[in-house]
Amino acid sequence: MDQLDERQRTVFCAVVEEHIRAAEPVGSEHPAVRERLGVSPATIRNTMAALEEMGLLTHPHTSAGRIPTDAGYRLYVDMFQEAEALSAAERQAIRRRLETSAEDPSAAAGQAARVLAFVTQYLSVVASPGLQHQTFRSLHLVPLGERRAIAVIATDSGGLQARMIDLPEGIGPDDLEQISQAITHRLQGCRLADLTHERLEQIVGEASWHHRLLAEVKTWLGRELARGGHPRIVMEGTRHLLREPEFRRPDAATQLLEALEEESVLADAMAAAPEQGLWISIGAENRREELRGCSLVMATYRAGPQVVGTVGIVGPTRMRYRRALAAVRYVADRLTETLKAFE
Amino acid sequence: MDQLDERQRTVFCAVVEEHIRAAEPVGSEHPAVRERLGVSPATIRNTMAALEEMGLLTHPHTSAGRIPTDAGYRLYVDMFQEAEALSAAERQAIRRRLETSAEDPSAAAGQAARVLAFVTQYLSVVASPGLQHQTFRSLHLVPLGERRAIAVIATDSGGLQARMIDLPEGIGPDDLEQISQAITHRLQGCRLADLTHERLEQIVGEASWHHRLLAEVKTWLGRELARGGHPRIVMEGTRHLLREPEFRRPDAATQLLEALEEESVLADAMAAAPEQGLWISIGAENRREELRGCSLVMATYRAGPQVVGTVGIVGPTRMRYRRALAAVRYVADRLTETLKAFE
DNA sequence: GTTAGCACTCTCGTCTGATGAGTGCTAACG
DNA sequence: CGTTAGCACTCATCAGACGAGAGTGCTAAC
Repeated sequence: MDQLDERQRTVFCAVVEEHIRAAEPVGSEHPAVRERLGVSPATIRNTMAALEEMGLLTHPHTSAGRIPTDAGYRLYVDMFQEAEALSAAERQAIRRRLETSAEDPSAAAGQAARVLAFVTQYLSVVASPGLQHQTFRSLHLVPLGERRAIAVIATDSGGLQARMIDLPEGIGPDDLEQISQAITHRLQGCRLADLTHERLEQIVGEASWHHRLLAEVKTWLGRELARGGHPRIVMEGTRHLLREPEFRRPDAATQLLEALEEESVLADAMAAAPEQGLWISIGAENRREELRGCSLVMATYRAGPQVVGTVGIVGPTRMRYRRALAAVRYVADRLTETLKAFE
Repeated sequence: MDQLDERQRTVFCAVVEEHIRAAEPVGSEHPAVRERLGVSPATIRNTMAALEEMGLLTHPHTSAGRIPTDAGYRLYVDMFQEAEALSAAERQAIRRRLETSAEDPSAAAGQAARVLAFVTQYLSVVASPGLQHQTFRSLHLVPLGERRAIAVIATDSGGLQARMIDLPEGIGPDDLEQISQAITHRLQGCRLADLTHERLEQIVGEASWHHRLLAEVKTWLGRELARGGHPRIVMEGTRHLLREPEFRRPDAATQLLEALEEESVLADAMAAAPEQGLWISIGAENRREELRGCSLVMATYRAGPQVVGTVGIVGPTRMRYRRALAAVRYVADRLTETLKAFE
């Protein structure tokens, strides 16, 4: 869209930014637009008409100002990939909030969602694909009383999954130790996604240990993986959505919330994200119809080389994209940094 | 409030139930009211006026029907402690959803919230007080590579908390084993709430093991406890709130959501609950002003003899109390049953 | 190419009156 | 004396009218 001349660009940006700021159609007489150029409203009107012709702006009705179309926003974000800078205080708030994640990666998603909602004032979403995308590191069976044990799976990205299991009769601590080591040995380095039930059967089953116990561990692993299949999604900051003028109409809000609370919608939408870098989906660009009224800004985060999750925000198409970009990128980067410890 | 005579009772109940059903003021000519008595609207009007006198009903405006006051709802729920029965299908859905919790108590809260929101069609809340209210059972340090270990705390109610810790140089598996046993031995049976930082210092500190490691374990325990202090709250089903007519006014919804997303509000409100049994808080009865427009129905659940959490729902004061009671009680009971395994 | 002028369009807030639901009061009734 | 019919009254709600204001597009002059 470089076919915009100098003036068109200026007018276009002024309209987008003013509309993002004020949430209202921007007229040709609007100071924000006029200030940037030395020309009269009439001239601006001509330019606006041209921009509308190109499909970048539109009219809610005859006598209203212009608002950007989805295509307009798209052009805008493509023009301004360089994001707005976060203030030092904001950066610090984010870092502080995520520090604790280093100690407890399982809480990282929640923390990230919280701080992102706070900084952006939009609804934030963090999807952590659970075990699915992680690499098996070790299994430990720790005896706990006579007939019970704690089983812990550790993954390379610092993930831990603990649960209790019942023991068949006649299994001693030594047996547990032996089984732990054997399973650890056989599964180490295995991507958990590759551990189908059959595979598990094959790898583990060929040994002839105490069968009942093995069966129990096996079903657990299987179930844990099944659950890891659809990522756990944490949402935070629903309240911010309701404050946006575009969602003040009660059923607009209801519809959106219903969509968001159904996990598959967000999961779908986020599945379209590339593995690397920032990713923006504006209005009609969204796969799921329910999200056509909003925009998503997303980024993946990694533990070492492995992508382990997605952070992002959901807001109206009239979103403060530059700020959102900055915040999402910063949070994703810090998360990645934090999880480096477990590389 | 037994000073209600037969007719007053009938009219009162009819008004409450009809209003709960239809969400609109109930007039004296309303079939639902008239059907229950053989009398004319004029007579009902007199009765209604009397009930209004007593503070049980009120008028939105002169020419509107009657709606119950908070006091009216209170009387109503007190009269009908016997809850509506859940359908077999509903009971089964709840049981099924909670079965998996037996294997993974940490996911129990989430599951319970989900199923409760689904069954009641209100917003549901589950607060699991975390470690705070549980009893220490054992600590295990499992070596993981050279300089790292997994630390797992187990509690009597089946709770597990796992995290990774860095090891100081020169600590072998035997040391870890020894330290685990020593700490387990000293803290066993201790209510975690009683483990203040000083106490921890005192109990653990008197021994002369490897200091750096101990320090690490200690700060972890301390931090974990501090976090356990304010319970983790899971909310599910925000969408249901927006569907209620009383929250269709955009800022009513916004205000309520803002309150609910601030954890302290719910935590406060729930702190007023008794340890045992069902508990209902209607409108103005709520401690926190932000919740004056809604009602809560709550119940605690236990792991063995120990109360470990609260489940409940939030809805308009015009709530289907009898149904809500049944659902909340059933979920709490099933949760308690499920967690019995860890007694 | 730019701008002033102007007629035109359309939304929005306010006002109006009509409608209708539901009341409280009074007087008659069994 | 409790119950009921009748009736005047109140008040929210809704549709339609109206004016104000915002912003447009067009035209003609600069």
